[in-house]
Amino acid sequence: MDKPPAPSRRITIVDVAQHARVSTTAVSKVLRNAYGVSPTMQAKVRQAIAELGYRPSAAARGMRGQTYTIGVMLPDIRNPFFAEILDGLNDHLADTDYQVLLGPGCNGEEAEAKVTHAMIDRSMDGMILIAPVSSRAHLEHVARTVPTVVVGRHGRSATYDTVADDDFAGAGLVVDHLADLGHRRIAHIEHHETDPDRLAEMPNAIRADGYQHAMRARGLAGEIDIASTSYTQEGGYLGAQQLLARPVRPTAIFAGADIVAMGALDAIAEAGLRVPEDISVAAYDNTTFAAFRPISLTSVDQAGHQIGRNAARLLLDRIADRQRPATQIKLSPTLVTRRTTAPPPA
Amino acid sequence: MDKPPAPSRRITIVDVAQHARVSTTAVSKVLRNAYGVSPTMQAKVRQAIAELGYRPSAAARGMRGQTYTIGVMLPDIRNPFFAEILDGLNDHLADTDYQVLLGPGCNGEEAEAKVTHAMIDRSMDGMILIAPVSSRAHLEHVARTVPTVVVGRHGRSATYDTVADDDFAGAGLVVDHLADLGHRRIAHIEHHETDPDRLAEMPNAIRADGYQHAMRARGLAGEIDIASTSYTQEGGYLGAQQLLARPVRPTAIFAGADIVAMGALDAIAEAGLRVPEDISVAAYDNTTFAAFRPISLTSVDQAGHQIGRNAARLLLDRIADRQRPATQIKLSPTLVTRRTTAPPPA
DNA sequence: ATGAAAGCGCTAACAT
DNA sequence: ATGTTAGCGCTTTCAT
Repeated sequence: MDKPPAPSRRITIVDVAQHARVSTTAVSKVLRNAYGVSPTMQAKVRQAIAELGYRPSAAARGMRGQTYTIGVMLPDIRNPFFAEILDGLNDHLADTDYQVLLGPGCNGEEAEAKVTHAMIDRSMDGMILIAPVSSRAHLEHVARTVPTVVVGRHGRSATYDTVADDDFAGAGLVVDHLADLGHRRIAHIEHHETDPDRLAEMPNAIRADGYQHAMRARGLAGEIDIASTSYTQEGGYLGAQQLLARPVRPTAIFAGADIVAMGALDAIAEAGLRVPEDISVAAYDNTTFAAFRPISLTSVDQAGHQIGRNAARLLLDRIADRQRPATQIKLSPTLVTRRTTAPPPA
Repeated sequence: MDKPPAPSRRITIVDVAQHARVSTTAVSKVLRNAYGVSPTMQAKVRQAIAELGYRPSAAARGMRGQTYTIGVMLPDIRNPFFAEILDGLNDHLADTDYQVLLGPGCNGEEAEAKVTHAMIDRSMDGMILIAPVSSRAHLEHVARTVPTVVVGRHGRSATYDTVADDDFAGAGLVVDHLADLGHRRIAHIEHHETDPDRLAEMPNAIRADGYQHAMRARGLAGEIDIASTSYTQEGGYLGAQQLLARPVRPTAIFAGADIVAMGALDAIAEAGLRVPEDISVAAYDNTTFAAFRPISLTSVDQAGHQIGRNAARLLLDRIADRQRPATQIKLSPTLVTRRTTAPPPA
């Protein structure tokens, strides 16, 4: 029952095999829950593993089989929304032999390429790419090399599965909510996009589409007003400044992301206006801070947890069968109304 | 100049050696910038690598040498403060051959053990543990196995290096600021701790110590008042409720972390009090949301970026020389005053 | 300075 | 059901 005497050399499968008086194959099979081991052997091997405190080397396993490691790439570790997705992932993966490792936050195609390559070099068994901005070609390349699930990006592919939130519908929720309150001049701050792939696939572009579609559906086509900046605090600040300078000022602003709303609130306060009395603000993501009392931001909640769970499930399915046809899952967002939205000034 | 024709088989060092008409040893040496390769050979090999698009397999490298991978364990991916540290890390590591991979957020000793083991199994060349709660014994065990730097936890060890913020001084900054404003009844919400190791080493415990020390130094020993809950939003809510129920209410609350302040603001608002007119609130971490206009929280800023850079530097030093004596680095925090602190009501 | 060859710890054919 | 053995792609002696 005492610990093995300070083993400077790591315990290997050979040690376990000798200790259990069986072959290394037997140990390997037990490790992988593979077919063809008697209960007796199972027991012997498991006991030897426990007694010696053996842990398989992922590097060695990776040379021949799997590494039991799943790589997750996410663009911005600061966005708490991604943490929700990770929780969902881990929920599903906790009971499996797989271990999740995250790439450090990426911004831009170059950084994404570096991380995806690094993960491929490290023989990840599967990869989950969250809201990647890389070209489709790169995504397909990655997915051809290793089982891949792309999260938070629309557009179907034959080589990878996708899980995304219905951003089009989410934008509609915001417009409907504001229009129901009586707003007509509802403006939008979007993340500027020119790349055709991304215009068709990135959530920011879909949200802008959804905004316009919903405005038209409410008979507000003439009121459509978009400030095109970026999904950053500064983007929100500049975007709101632009909108407030219009001849006829909007009575409500739909910011494409919560962080954008933070910048917009700055600009609105500087302009001497009150929220929501003078102007309403709604956003997207329902990040943790949206719920903080001083902020109390009306925001679209993406089912982050569910997104993560589904991504994990799809990935394990694909690892099991790489030929399986690609699946697209689209989840429905909900609107959380708080204190930044109210009827327009009389 | 055309791409190699869709290599289903990954390019190996052998392919490169043949293409360059040299030995695999030569290629390996070039890869590792090892001693004993002529410039001619360098050039030939590098060209072959580029032409074939060769990338070394980390798994295979890990069997004999290094994996060029550094594992980072952090407790809570939602805390933006940790993102600062990561940025600092990446700054220093970007120019090296090392790749950072993060463990998923950990909470509690068990999860930390799982992640640290997973990283050891994956032959990480080094590990950075951010604010770990594990026992010293476990930390020492990890550090004996692989070069390790512990960040955000006090207490010196002979086996691992540490980088921490001076939490004792940081707490003093808060108390001094509030006392300078004229406050006397300055209360503190701490994260409850009983484990002796952690009482001596964890930032939350040191902050509570620093608070008491500073109060005494200002002649406010009699005003010391601590609510012992946890570093969570709920902990802040409950802690503030306790403090507001005192016979003599505090005029200022020092929350041990920004997230704690968010909960405290809830309780204060529910009690019908205004911040900062009726009661001041200051906190610790200067997380991103502390700066958001509706929040504008006075908070202690830890030099997260610098912490990260230093941790990376120490780790590379230790990887280069595992016998080097352990180093402790302590950085100085600063106070960022915003709109949640003001003189006490008259 | 260069190369041949022996492993690293595992998995997977292939026996038995 | 169990064991033997040949690699996986590198790094590292050790010759030359």
